Amino acid sequence: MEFRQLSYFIAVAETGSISAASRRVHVAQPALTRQVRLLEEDLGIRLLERHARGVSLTVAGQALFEEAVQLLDRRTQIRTRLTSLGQGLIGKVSLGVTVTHLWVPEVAALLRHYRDRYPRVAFEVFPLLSGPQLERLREGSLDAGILYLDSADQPGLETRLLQHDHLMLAVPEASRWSSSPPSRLSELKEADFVWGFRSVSPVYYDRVMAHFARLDFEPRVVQYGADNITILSMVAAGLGIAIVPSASSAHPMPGIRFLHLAELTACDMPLWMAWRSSNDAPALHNLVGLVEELFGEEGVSSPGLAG
Amino acid sequence: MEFRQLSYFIAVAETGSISAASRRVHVAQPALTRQVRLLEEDLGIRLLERHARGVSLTVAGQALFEEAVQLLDRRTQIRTRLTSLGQGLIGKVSLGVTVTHLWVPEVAALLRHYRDRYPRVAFEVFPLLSGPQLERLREGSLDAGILYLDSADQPGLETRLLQHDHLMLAVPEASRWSSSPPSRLSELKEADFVWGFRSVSPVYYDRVMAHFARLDFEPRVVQYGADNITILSMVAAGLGIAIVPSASSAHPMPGIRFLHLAELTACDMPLWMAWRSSNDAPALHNLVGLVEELFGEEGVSSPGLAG
DNA sequence: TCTAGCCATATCATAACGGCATGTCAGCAA
DNA sequence: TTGCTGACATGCCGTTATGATATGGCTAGA
Repeated sequence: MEFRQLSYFIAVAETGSISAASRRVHVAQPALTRQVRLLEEDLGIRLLERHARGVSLTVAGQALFEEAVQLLDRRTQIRTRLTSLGQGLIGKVSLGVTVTHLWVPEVAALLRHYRDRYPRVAFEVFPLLSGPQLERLREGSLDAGILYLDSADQPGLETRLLQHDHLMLAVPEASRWSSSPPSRLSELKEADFVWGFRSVSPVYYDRVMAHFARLDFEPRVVQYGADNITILSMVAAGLGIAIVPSASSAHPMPGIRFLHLAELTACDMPLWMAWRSSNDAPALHNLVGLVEELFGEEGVSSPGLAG
Repeated sequence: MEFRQLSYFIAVAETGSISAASRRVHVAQPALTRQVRLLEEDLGIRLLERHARGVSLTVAGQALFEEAVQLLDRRTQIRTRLTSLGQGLIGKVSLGVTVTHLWVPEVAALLRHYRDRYPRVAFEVFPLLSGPQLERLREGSLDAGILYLDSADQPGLETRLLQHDHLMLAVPEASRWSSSPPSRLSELKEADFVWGFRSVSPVYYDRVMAHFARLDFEPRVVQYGADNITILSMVAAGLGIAIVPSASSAHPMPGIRFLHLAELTACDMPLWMAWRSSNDAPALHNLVGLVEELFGEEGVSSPGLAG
């Protein structure tokens, strides 16, 4: 009992004639005669009553006909489903994104476009800092992540550069820093800084600290905050000024002014997309493809950029 | 997507190794490698993740695995069902039997044995006279019949002789015919006969009348009855005597005595089983086989016996 | 009676499939 | 590091399965 035999048999059953069926399935009549015969021998029961003019179904033939239709339908359903899976039209993708970058227009556009183009994919976005994203990527509980990395060369992971962030200064709108913006870091020696915990986002923290070490500048920290949102809220409340990734300025926040400083702009903060090398899920592949489409080809992994 | 590929794939999925699966399905490893690969190409999606030590399923592979198991199960179910149909172990057989012969031990044994041997066949027995049986056999609404025929040569039907009935005299136990049984028909010239309608069973009626015409005997009919049971009831009630098929005497009836007369015994009433020639349903075939087993091979269709 | 249509059979070419030998790679032990 | 082992991949060849063509037999309808 093979799929081919069943589909031939269905054609014969529906046309009531082997010859007519042979024209329908584009196979010569003797081939159908033989395949039906083989099917009968295989099942050990006569399926057709042969007449001078066409054939008719025996009771067994009728029984098989109904079953065969269902079986073939099921096969095409499975094929359709798996083909869709293969094209990434259905399935599931989980993506980690730092909260900060959810506000960045390019990233938001990526999420929106992916949802529009692949509406049947279960697309789950998790707001996660870079560290947890890395962990969950390696675990396999996350398909892809948009995050900071200390190096583009991550064992077991593929990476692609999205864009270059840098650092900015966030100051309270009602502060003197806002009315007379500093032009150099050295002017901020006496300033009160709101700072983050290293443990919360070591990748980001280490990168910033390395940059400041090169500049030989040490901020006077008066307050720590758990995450970027908290830190910015504190700045808005006038508790101090903060060094934040440029992505934070994507959407204006009331009470905060973002300032450029050459020394901060010089701090390259490459933003990456990363995913497991062994993960060849088509839905993920499509997400990567969309990234290339929206962010251009600049993102080819290049260790030089990540230093 | 072929059944073979699916079963290979299932073996691979369950063993987590192509090599192990190849031992399980008794096929060389390269064959499995290729068939899985063909399956992947056919569906357009990777099903396995190949590792140094065995393989594991991708998401698509897991999806296909569940579907494939169901699909193959369904196939074996269908095969089992149709094979059983082919062996006549399941299905449906309808058999017509004259009411009179339901009482005959040999016929009752046939029904009982068939039910015992093929308990899963829907075996329907219809009490029908010979004429209606013939009609319904030709219509196709009856698979087989146990009946009287005017000839063994029935176009479109197969026939097999079951046994030779003859005629007997049924008399009320309380009548003078019972106390002093006649030895010749001529003694019954003055007797009151209960008789049947020709229209109810022409085959039987014509046969009896032809015999009586040869004997040059014409019964004095005082009462007509619709069927054999009615006629015998009337005899039991003392309304008259009747000519009945010998089968009627199979089980004694209160108030009736069955008498042999040489002239009646000489009337050969062959009892046949008949079925449509084109009907090759295995369940019917088994019924015929059981008939041959229980009634012997004497029943080979022989026109000479039916004259 | 003859013809057209349909199913069955025989024969041959081709494609599918499996087996064997071999290649490649990763993990493990000395 | 080196060699070994186990597992998947690839190339080649013989066997089997499948389809096409030609042909025969049978039946219904003209």
